[in-house]
Amino acid sequence: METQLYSARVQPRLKDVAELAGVSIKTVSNVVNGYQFVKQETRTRVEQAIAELNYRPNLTARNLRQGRSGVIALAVPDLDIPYFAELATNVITAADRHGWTVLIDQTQGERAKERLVVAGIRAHLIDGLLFSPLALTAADLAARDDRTPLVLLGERIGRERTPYDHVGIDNVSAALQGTAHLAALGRRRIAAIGARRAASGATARLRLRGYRKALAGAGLAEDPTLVSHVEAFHRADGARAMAALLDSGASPDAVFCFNDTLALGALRTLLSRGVRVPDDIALFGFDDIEDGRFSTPSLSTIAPDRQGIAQTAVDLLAERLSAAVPERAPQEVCASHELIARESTLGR
Amino acid sequence: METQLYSARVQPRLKDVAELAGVSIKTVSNVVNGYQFVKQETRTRVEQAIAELNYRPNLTARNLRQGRSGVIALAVPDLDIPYFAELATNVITAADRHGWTVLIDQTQGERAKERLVVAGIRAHLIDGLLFSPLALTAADLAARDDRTPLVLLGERIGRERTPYDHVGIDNVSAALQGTAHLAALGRRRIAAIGARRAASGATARLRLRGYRKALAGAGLAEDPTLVSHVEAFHRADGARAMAALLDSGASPDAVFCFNDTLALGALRTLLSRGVRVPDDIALFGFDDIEDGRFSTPSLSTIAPDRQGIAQTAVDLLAERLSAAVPERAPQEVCASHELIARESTLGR
DNA sequence: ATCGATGCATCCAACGTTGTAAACAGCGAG
DNA sequence: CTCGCTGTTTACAACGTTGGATGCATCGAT
Repeated sequence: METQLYSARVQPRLKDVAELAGVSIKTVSNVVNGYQFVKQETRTRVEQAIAELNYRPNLTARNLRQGRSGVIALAVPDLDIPYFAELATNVITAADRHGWTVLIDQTQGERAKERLVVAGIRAHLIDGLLFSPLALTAADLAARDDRTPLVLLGERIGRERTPYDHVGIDNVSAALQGTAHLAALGRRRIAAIGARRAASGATARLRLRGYRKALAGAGLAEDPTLVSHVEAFHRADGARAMAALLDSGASPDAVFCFNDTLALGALRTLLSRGVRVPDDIALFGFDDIEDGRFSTPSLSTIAPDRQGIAQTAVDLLAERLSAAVPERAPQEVCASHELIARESTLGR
Repeated sequence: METQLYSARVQPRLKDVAELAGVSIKTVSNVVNGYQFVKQETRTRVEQAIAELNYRPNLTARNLRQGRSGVIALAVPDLDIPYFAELATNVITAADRHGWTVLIDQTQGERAKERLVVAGIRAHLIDGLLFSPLALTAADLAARDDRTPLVLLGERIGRERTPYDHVGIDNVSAALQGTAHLAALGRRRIAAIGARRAASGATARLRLRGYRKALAGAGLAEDPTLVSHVEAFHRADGARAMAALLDSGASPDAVFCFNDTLALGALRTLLSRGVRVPDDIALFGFDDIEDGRFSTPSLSTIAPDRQGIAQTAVDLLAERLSAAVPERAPQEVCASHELIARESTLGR
């Protein structure tokens, strides 16, 4: 219980600066905020006091006063899935342009955690939410009554429009293009890795649909033994699925994987068994993560415009927050994607 | 300027709940915070009111009142470097156990941004900071006068002890082990990829030192043409460096790369030129990122105990924050690491 | 009846900031 | 000398929350 004469306070406040500079607290606030009408001499004095005390505005207090925090949250399944890590990078960059800080929530793709996020665990702490759900249902979303602006990323949830902005890509047509690319190269037994049994997994469903459409379009019969189901979209799942495909005797001559990590896992299995890629089996991925550009063979894939997605999503949030048009109808934005053919389908 | 009779407010407050439940605002607060002495009947009434209004505590106000935010920041160079993405995941998990949310700052490894972070851009908004700097100098760190508890991750900065907790691994001995592993396999012309010319790059410096020690220990002469410099630690840098090494005629029979992405880039170059790995050239990485486990050949590497690092770092912050021992001496923690030999050195 | 515990609810102040409005100084015009 | 203007500074009240002190019942023991 010792009494300290000086610096009993841990952090200096406006009040301390004001006392030292011999002005009112509001004047200091004005200086800090660059208010125009402050006499040059006063300003200098205040600035000196600020420097001397090493004053920093308390952002929490400012946020409370202003009713916003300058923080937005990005909720993704898992940061060490390269696609999401790269997306997060893009979001952080885009948010920076609006002066926002990004707080990241990992949901592990678990419905329970996703419901928490959407219900607003961070209510009042964040100004807006970018959310890329995996397991969330339309009902969960409908039950939401948090008022924080929300922009959904990735697949659409449910059939009906949700009352939220949404940024995604056309999965069906992208998957169709990828599969068609394989068919155009003369492949006839095109397998798919990445179907999901769970009710969740809109992504898998849509890409499967695109795959089927492409088969139909190429006049190829669908062979259910060529469609491999997975638990998750990790490399290990891809490796397992590929092994199962090879062992099943389905003898594919090409594989369309629902994402790049699955494809890289599959590639591992193929190469370690001495299967030549693409000569014996051509391989196609989805996402265009950096690993795929440096694998051997490099991975043909669909490249979604990640930067565009991030920028659009953040801009949509910004619009909602500016509240110029408080009740604008929810937007449905379809970002572009591009087919990138590399060695895993074309050879060298 | 229309007047709304009901719900003119955007967000209900304690006050609104209190009015609806017919109690005082503090009672509602007590219910929300699980205060023991609230009559069951009152509690139920309040809970109903909360549900009816869909009340959520304003975390900003709570933070202001309590003087802490429940948020810690993790500052890393770049999330789409797999090592940092995986580290971030571990940190988020560890922070979760303390009830903290993690806010991520990307510095791009730029000194200017790193100085901002260390100077406390987020002062008052975060309770603590975990920082993995790349370019920061000892002087920058010494100039810091922000009071937010700081734990440094990665390499130590400068020769003298800083007044901050630090969690790292023993880079020199890890690099030594890796290089020694190559020497033990009979390799004689062991190259290194990842040296840095810039003053920054403590990591590179330490790993280079370990590499040299190992050469000396194995009775191998140091050949400067075998040491390749890079701009950054990305796959592309590794690929370029490997190409340069091959073209230079230095003819290595093994390469110790200062991290896994460099190694994967190098692997790409080797395989695309028909060099057999490990038969012609053995390859060794550092970090044990997931890609390396699924490349072909899979990558021998040093696996730092990332989970341990994250947990320790968060726990150190927690100690500082609990302030039981306000001025505990700065801790220097050396996390463990493990050599994992895979196909890129052992073959199949 | 009186008293002290005990359980429960309320009142007040404070956290550090900023928007609003008002006060004040200086100065040129009437 | 007063008025009004411009520029500069200030006082005050909020933002929504919680810790602490205080008040008010109720109840069992005297």
